[in-house]
Amino acid sequence: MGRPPCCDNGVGVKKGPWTPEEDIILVSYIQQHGPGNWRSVPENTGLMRCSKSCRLRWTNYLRPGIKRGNFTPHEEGIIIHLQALLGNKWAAIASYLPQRTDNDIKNYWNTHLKKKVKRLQQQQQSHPDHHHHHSFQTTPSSSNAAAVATTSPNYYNPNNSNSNSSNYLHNNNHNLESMQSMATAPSNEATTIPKLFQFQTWMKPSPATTSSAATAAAGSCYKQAMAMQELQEEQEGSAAAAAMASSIDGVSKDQDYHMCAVISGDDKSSSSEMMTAAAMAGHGEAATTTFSLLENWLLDDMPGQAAMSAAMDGFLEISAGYCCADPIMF
DNA sequence: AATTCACGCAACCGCCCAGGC
DNA sequence: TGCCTGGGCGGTTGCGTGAAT
Repeated sequence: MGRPPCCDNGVGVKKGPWTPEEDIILVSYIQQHGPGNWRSVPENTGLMRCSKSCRLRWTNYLRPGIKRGNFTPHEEGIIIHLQALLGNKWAAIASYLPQRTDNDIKNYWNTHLKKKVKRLQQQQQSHPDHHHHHSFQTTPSSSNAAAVATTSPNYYNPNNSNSNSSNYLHNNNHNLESMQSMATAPSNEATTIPKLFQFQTWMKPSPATTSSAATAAAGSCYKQAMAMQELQEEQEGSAAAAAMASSIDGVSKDQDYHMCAVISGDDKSSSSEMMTAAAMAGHGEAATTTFSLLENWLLDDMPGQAAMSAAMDGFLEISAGYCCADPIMF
């Protein structure tokens, strides 16, 4: 007989989708205390959630470094390779794709890739001569995996674990590639909480980055993001977008990327990303102001663009003043 | 326009493992 | 050494949404 679920004895434990208010509470708490000791989270926050639910909400949705939205063909290939190699070890597979959660990968496999692989296998059987023309193989050998490891060091480096997302966030070599994929992705991709944590990373003390410089960089980067988006809309060409991305000056490229990643979100993405910004801002009056903006955005159901714009205006003002905020270590 | 169906994703469940006592 | 507990993982479910009829 197994151990009862952790929430069995909980009276009035809430289930179902998380509300923005709950997200705010959870992120605020983790911002102060760090992840871990999940047992204490519901006790100390008053959340009517079981500890496991809090942990899952954090790891699958709220934690920094998560990329959401469509998977790139590159990511698909990696997942297919690794699934063939490792089986359904989603956590292990996720460790090679630090931006993706195991849950996301698992869902994507179950809903997309499994069918795709099956279809390709059927095609392979019916047209054995053509199988090697596919962009990825369905039964890779370890040497295939090694080949991917050689050609895609950013994703396929076994040392690149997602156990510490800040490691990933500080892996600046990855940024250009990420930016390129961002530029070529649909507009609803990659517009999530993680950006705001990237923003927080971007806000780390830098001798070259003053408050006004940060604001200026924000403006300039916003233009770049918009230009890139326009370019993409006009041409739908990854090469052009990649060229645009690579045209950004080298010295500030990484910082610009983080900034762009935050600013260029053009949809009403997850409410929790704004909430996370509030948690990140977490400094007295500024935090209160941010929370106020975010609460409006979260709760009043404003039109996405206008609300995002208003919230971002406030957030940028605040962040400019707190660009040397203490880094939060997760 | 209303209903049905299929799909995607967030969240839950149950089991396992590791560490502390 | 064995038990207890917290945390992690993989499988599964259920709801929301858009497409099809």
